[in-house]
Amino acid sequence: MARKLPPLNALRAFEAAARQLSFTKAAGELNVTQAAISHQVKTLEQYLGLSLFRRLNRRLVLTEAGQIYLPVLREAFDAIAAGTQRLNQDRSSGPLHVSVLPSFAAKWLLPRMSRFRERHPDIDVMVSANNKLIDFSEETIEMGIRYGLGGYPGLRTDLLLSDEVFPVCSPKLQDGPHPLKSPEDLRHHTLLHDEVSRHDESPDWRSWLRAAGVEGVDWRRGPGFSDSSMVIEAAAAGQGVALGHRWLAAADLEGGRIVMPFGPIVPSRFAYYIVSPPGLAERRRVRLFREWLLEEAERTGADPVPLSS
Amino acid sequence: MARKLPPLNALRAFEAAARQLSFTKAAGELNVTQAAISHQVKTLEQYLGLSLFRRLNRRLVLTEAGQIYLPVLREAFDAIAAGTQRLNQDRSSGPLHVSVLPSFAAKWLLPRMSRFRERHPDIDVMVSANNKLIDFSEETIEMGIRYGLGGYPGLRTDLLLSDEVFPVCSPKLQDGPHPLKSPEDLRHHTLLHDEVSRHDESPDWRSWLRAAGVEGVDWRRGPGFSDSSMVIEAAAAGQGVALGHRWLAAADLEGGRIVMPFGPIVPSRFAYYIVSPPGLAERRRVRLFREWLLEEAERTGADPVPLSS
DNA sequence: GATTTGGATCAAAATTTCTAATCCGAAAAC
DNA sequence: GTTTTCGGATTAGAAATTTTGATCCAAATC
Repeated sequence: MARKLPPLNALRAFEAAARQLSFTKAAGELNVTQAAISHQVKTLEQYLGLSLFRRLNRRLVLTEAGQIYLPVLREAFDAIAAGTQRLNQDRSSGPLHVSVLPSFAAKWLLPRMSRFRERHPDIDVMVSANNKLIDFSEETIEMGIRYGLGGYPGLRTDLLLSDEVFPVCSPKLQDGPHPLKSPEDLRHHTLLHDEVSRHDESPDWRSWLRAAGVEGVDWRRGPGFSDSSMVIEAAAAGQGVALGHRWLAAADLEGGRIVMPFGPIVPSRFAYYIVSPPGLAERRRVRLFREWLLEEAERTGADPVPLSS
Repeated sequence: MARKLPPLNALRAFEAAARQLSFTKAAGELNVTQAAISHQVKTLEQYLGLSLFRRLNRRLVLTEAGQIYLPVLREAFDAIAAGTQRLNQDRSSGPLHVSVLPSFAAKWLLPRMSRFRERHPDIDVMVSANNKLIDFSEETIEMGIRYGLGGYPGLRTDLLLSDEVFPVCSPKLQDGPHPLKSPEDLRHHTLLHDEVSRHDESPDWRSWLRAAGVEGVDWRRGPGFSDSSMVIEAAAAGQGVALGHRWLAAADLEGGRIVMPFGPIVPSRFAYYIVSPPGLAERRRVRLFREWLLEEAERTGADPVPLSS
């Protein structure tokens, strides 16, 4: 019953090496070093109790055993690869499903989507905006944009945009009865908070005030909003001063609905990351959307944040 | 070109779990815990971006994807298992090749071989006696008996016999002009050494004298022999006192050619181990020979060491 | 004859994998 | 209708495997 298999990773290493007749090339193919392949092959030979390669001067030759083994493994691995592809066939019929934070969707992604549609009219994108962390295995989601510290285990991750935070308010408030000219003026104003990221290290007024070296302002004062884009809206409506996230505030800054009364602009350790399950990351439409996102990020990443005079 | 495969060990875990429809049983089959299977399957699902099982109350059901995947993997793994078996087919035609230390072959194994031949007349055994460490991948050797500390990486290892050492000499010497009645009497006699195991921790006169609490005897004195059985021969010939290894000395003790003049019998950390490449260990003839060896060891392990007089 | 190429080797580092303990919910048993 | 049992999930830490980086070596190339 118990079918006993040789170490599988060693098999993969051997298969690559045998196909290429080169440990170095196999190492390249598997993104490891030549030493790793050498070890794996040795392990396999030890396990089997026979040698698979004849190591010549500067050339590898398969032993008889190696010649028998290679096609077996190649076919088996090919079958696995093909079967794996097939798993996702059905899913690729519908639209490309992307999960994004509502705030980021509203302020950054959606305004740009028309450009993607122009470039790839054949790819329908469905954007799911919600605040909960996606469980890829449960849903039909193929890709997500997350705001966090990176390092999502088991997922392919690409840095999309790094973030910065700074105060924003409506122009009216800036020039109102309590003019906002320097950080200390904040004590006369209401602070607007976002409650989304209850994460310890996510940027908030406290961390900004500390970084700005401002004392005497109670960072706890003021109302909170469940969504970061609502904080911006509240600021635009003159309800107080919000801590603007660069990419969420950018459009409204440009449109003059809000201004940055003063700095400093504090870099955030949080950033936007593109994530997807490794097995889906290389599908055409996932790849194309990712590439487009990265291009857009590059393009807009150059714009400076305008400091209101 | 670069065919991208899911994590292979996770595939194996899934395949077992899917076949058994139980993580716990799969864990049993692969000799790991249920938690390990749970992790592996989760990793795979995360990688693929879909779920393979529906976890019900007390029952697992394959999802559609799982149902597609299972036969693919089962066939692939079966093919690998079959191909692996085929590798060694040709080798199984000749005699069973066993590599053994010359001393152990002469004093323990060969005297017993006739019993194996009786039990399995169809299996021809070829015993290669030599002192060098076997490289299984280079030779046609399928099995070896090693004397050492165990823990041979990459090899299946079974403890055959643990060892003990004690002084032995010819009866004539014991009763000669300088009678051997207690360890201190050794100072009047020539010590016989074996040079085989130059290993730091292998038992020698120094370690025996220390364990016996004997002072004032220079353990360095006396001639050395390249093979442990030669040391016994030299002792039998009255050339001095040898440090006898239990299993090498046993037959000659019984035959009265040598005697143990006094103790103590010092256990050795060294022992005899049966080793073979994991891929060969389960072949019929290898298994049968191993089982026979272990039986013989059990049978003779009971005999006490006879203390002379 | 210097240089390059490709594999082997070693110890150390990094990563993966596994375990042990515990939780949880539902079904089975009492 | 409790109580027990069963099977999977989860967590942090331990253990094992895998990989690397540096270096060696022999032969081929220039």
